[in-house]
Amino acid sequence: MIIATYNVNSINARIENLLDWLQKAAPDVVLLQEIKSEFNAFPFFELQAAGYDAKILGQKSYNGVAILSKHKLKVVAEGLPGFADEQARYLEAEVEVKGQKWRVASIYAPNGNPPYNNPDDDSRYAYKLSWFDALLTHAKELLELRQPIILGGDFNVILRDDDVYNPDDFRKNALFREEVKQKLSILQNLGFYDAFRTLHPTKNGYTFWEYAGGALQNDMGMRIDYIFTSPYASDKLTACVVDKAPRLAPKPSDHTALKASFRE
DNA sequence: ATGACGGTAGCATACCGA
Repeated sequence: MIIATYNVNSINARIENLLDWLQKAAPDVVLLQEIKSEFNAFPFFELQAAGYDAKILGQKSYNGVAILSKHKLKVVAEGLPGFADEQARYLEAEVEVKGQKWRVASIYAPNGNPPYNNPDDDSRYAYKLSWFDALLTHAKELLELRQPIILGGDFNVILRDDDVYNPDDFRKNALFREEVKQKLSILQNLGFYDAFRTLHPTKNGYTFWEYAGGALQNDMGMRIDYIFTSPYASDKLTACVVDKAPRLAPKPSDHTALKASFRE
């Protein structure tokens, strides 16, 4: 079974790119971020025709997360439990595959950098930290389910120096500050594996390249999309790879897809 | 320090992104 995560940067702008990739990669479950769509504008019909049921937590213009599945899918949480959030950043569902129930969450963590026109405004950074605190609280509760759990998505965190092309330029960036890296360290200390890094201790795993400045051609990217696996899921993990195909295809998102394979 | 580029809202330009 393949579970993938992909920040599509607008599902309606990306629908052809997405459908092409779904056909080639044939993932069983896809966690989508930045769909930038409300329910009424979401392309349910096209995805259904491609074999995927879709559940979404939509929002106009910004954010928005979705889960696609070839298997039976049931939403269990819209938004992080216990955290009042106006922004659509968390959707959790239960997927049943060959009698095994999996918990999967599509996660779009806040960016946290200040707006360009107000560089001293730290409110977005504070929001990011509190958002992660709520995620950690919930992750701890999820472990009590003793089920395979997948927390996947765009975490907007660069974990290590070799996860970005020019680490020294990012020391003060909200994606790379020690406090946010620590949030993901805590998640890992709870027992969630960074699937890609666990299987590839030193490999380049960039998942994002800016549109501008030839970033993709020069491989000036960063690893900010992750699949975290709970112990019961880690036991079944067999592979985790960055799939660059959708980033290389026409009209790409600035992110690419990350795929993990599991024994069923 | 800024903008490179791209998406959305909505119709000119502002905001967001990482």
